[in-house]
Amino acid sequence: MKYEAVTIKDIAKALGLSTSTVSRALRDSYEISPETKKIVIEYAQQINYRPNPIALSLKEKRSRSIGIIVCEIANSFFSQAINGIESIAYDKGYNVIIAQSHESYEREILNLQYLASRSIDGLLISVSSETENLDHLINLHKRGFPIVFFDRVVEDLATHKVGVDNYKGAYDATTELIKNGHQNIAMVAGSEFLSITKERVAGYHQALSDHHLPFDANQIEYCLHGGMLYEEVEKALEKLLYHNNNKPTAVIASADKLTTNCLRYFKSKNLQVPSDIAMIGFSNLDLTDLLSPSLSVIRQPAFEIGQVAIELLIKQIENKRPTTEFEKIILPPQMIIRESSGAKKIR
Amino acid sequence: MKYEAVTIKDIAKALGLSTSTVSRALRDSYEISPETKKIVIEYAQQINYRPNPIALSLKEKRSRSIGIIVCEIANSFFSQAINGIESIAYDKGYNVIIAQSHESYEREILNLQYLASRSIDGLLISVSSETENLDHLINLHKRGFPIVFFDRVVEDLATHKVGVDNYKGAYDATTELIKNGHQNIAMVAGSEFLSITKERVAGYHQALSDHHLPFDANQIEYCLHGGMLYEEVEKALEKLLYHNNNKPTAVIASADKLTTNCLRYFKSKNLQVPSDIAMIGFSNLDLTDLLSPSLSVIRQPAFEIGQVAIELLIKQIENKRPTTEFEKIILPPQMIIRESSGAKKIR
DNA sequence: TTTATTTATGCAATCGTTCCCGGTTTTTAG
DNA sequence: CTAAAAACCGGGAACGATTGCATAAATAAA
Repeated sequence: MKYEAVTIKDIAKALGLSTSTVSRALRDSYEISPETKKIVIEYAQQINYRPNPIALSLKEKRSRSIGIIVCEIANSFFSQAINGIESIAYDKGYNVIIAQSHESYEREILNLQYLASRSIDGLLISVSSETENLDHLINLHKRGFPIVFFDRVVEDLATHKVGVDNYKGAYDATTELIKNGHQNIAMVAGSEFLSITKERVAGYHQALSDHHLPFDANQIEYCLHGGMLYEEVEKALEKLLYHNNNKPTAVIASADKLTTNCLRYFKSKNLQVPSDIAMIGFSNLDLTDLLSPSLSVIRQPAFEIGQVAIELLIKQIENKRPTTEFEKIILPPQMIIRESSGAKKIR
Repeated sequence: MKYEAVTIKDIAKALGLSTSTVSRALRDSYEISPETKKIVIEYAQQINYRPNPIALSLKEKRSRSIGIIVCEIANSFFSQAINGIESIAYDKGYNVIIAQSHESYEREILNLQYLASRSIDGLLISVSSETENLDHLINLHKRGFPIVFFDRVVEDLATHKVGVDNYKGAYDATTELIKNGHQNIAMVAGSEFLSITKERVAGYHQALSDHHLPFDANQIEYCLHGGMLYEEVEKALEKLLYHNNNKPTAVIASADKLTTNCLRYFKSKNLQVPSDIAMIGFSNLDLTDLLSPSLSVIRQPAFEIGQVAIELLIKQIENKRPTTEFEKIILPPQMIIRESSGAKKIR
C-alpha cells in the first residue's frame, strides 16, 4: 500500500513558488516577505503538510533515533528504565529502537549490527550476562560512536555510565539479615562476567567481614543466565541448601529473575519464608508487597537511571566537539524491609 | 559527534568505477561482469560498507519501521506482546518504535502524530482506556495507512484485528466460581469504552444466566483507567463490598492491573482469599503462582497475539494492491485454576 | 539620473542510493 | 565480412528538504 504524503514540491507547484521559497517560508526565514509566508503557512496547514524526517535525516546525517539494547523488556527493572528513557527522548524529539539480547552474547552482537545498520545516533546498552568480550562495542566506540552504559556497566570502556550502588545494596541487605540473627547467609548471584555481580558480591563480603562472620566461597552460586532459566536457579539452590557443610538460613538473590525463581523453588520444596529460610532480593517488581510473606527487597531507581542515561547520551550526541570527559553516575538503591527477611526459626 | 560511514561513492572513487556500477555489482546485477563484481564486493567487505537505510527509505518511500502504541510497556501482557511483535519484525527487517499512551486519550493522539511524523510504514495499536473518539485513527485509515488493532480492538474501523476470546475467558471464570459454590459474584471491570470490557461483561452475564443466577448491575464496577490508579480500584471495591445489598463472595477482575490492585485492597482490609472473598483475575504476570494463596487467572496468549498482529500488518504493508478483506483473529484464553478461586467460607 | 542597497525569490548542489537511458566494445549469426 | 545482438559500464535524474549563491525588482542614497 502506498500512502502518499504531501511534499514541499506540491506546495510550491500549487502556489507557483519555488521549493526554496516554500522551505524558507515554513522555517520563518527573514528573507521571505510576510505575505508570502502567510500564504505558504496557511496552505501547508490546510493540506496538512508534515516535513519528511527521512529526507531531513539524509541531509543532516542524523536519524534522531537512538538504540537500546537490554536483555529483556518483560523485566520490571528494564521496562521501568525504558519508561524513563522514553519520557526524556520523546521530549527531545528522539525515538528509541529497542532490541533484546535475551542474555545471549550472540544476539547482542546481531542486535548491535542491526541497530548500526539502521543508522542510530547513539546507543544505550545494558550488556547481556554472557558478554565477556567487548570488541563489538569497542569498535564502535573507537570510531566516535556515542554509547552510554546503564545498570550493567563495563569498566574497560571510557564512556558515560549510569548505575546503582550495588555494593551498598548488597551490604545493606546482608547487614539486615545479620541483624535479624542470621549467621549463615548464602548468595544467589548473577553472571560472573558482570561488574554488577562483582560489586554485589563485594558488598555482601564486606558486610560479613564487618560483622565478624566468616566468608565461605561455597555460599555463593553464580547463574550465568541471570535467572532466566529456572533450572539454573534450582541447581544453585540445591547446591547451597543440600550439598553444603553449613546450610544457610538466609539467601540474598542478586537480580529480579533470581529472586522470583528462588521463591518458586522454596515454594516447590515447601520451605517456609522466613522461618525455614529468610530472603532479601534485588527486585523492581511492584507486586512484592503482595506476596506472603511480603518480600524484602533492594529496589533500584530504574526510571531515574533511564532518565539520566538518555540525558547523557543526548548531550553527547548533540555535542559539537568529541566528548573526552565521561561521567559515572551512581544512584542509591532503596531497601524495603518487609516480612521475608525476618528472624530464623527458634529451635 | 560525527560518525562517518563509507558510501557507495567512496567505493566507486577508490575503484575507479561509477556509482551505478558499484550499486549494481553489490546487488548482483546481470549487467556487471563477474570480475568487476568480485572486486567491488571484496572491497566493500574489506572497508565494511553498509548501505544507508535512510537513503534507501527516501528512495523507496518506506522506512521499514512500524509503530506500536500501547498503554504501558511495564505491563506483563504488553511486554509479552511486544516480544512477539519484535521476534517477527526483526526477522523481516523491520524495526519497531514503541510509544506509550499511559491510558490517556490525549497522549495517544500525540503519540500518533509523532509516529506519523517519523514516517512509519504501519501501526499496531491497542487503544487507551479513555479512547472513545476514533477520528485520529479513522483519518489515517481513510488515506490507506495500514493499521492493525490488537487486544483492545475497535469495531468501527475496517482493519485487521487480533485479540482473545474475552467472552469465553469471562464465561469460564464465572462458571468456575459458580461451580465452587459462589452465588454472588462481582466484577471489577475496565473502561466501559473498551470492547474487551463489554465482551468480558457479556461472558460474565451469560454464565450467570446459564446457571440460573440473577444478574445485578450493581455487581459491576467500571474503572476508567483500567486499574492504573489504586484509588480507582479501592473505590470500586468499597462500593461492591460495603455499599451493596448483596455482598459478593467472589470477584472477577478483568485486567492485569485491576487484579493486582484488588489483591492489594484485600490485603489492606485483611480479607482472606478465598475464604472471605474468592477471586479470578485476568493476568499475564508470571508470578501469580507464587502468591499466597496462588492466584487463579485467565491468561492471554500475549506473545502469539503480538506475532499474529505483526504478521498481518507486514502482509498488508507489502501488499501491492490496497487490502479490502480484513481478518479478525480470536485466540483462546487459558484458564489456570489455583487456590484463589476456591470455595467460600462455610458458616 | 545614476549608483548602491535592500528585499524577495529562484537555481542548483547536496545527502546516498537506485535505475532508466545511452554508449561502447565484444561476440554471434547470417 | 557485415549486421545484429549481447555484454558491460557510465551519466544523470530522482527521492524531499535545506542552503549558498545568483538575480531580479524595488527602494534609497548620492
